[in-house]
Amino acid sequence: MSDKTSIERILAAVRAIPRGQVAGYGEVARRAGLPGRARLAARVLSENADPKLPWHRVLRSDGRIAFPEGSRGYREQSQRLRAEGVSVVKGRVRGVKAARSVEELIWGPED
DNA sequence: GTATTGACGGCTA
DNA sequence: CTAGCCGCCAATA
Repeated sequence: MSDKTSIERILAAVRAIPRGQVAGYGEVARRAGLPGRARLAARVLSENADPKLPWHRVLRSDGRIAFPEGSRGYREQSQRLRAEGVSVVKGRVRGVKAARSVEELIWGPED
């Protein structure tokens, strides 16, 4: 079993995502100090039961919803995102694509 | 012990 | 734009 600290870090990284903002699984894992653990982040979210956790702000690096179109989670996530002012079309987020790196999230896609 | 799977990611064609 | 391929880690069969 993975150390709970890793789980905690991932959850913390997810909670750190500002409202109306999104991030990729790999990005979350990276911020949690666990580079390359994108799948772990996904697993954590799949197992999480915290209603206070903004899991809906986590998508794929492509800015796409991780669930298949038409799925329960798919609708749930897209709806929640829209509720935050995020434009979601065909399971894809428009405008607020997931930042590839923390620098890009802070400084923006400049340079 | 190996094989398979998954809320992944990046590169190449 | 999509499709294919490979690398990645952890859980499960």
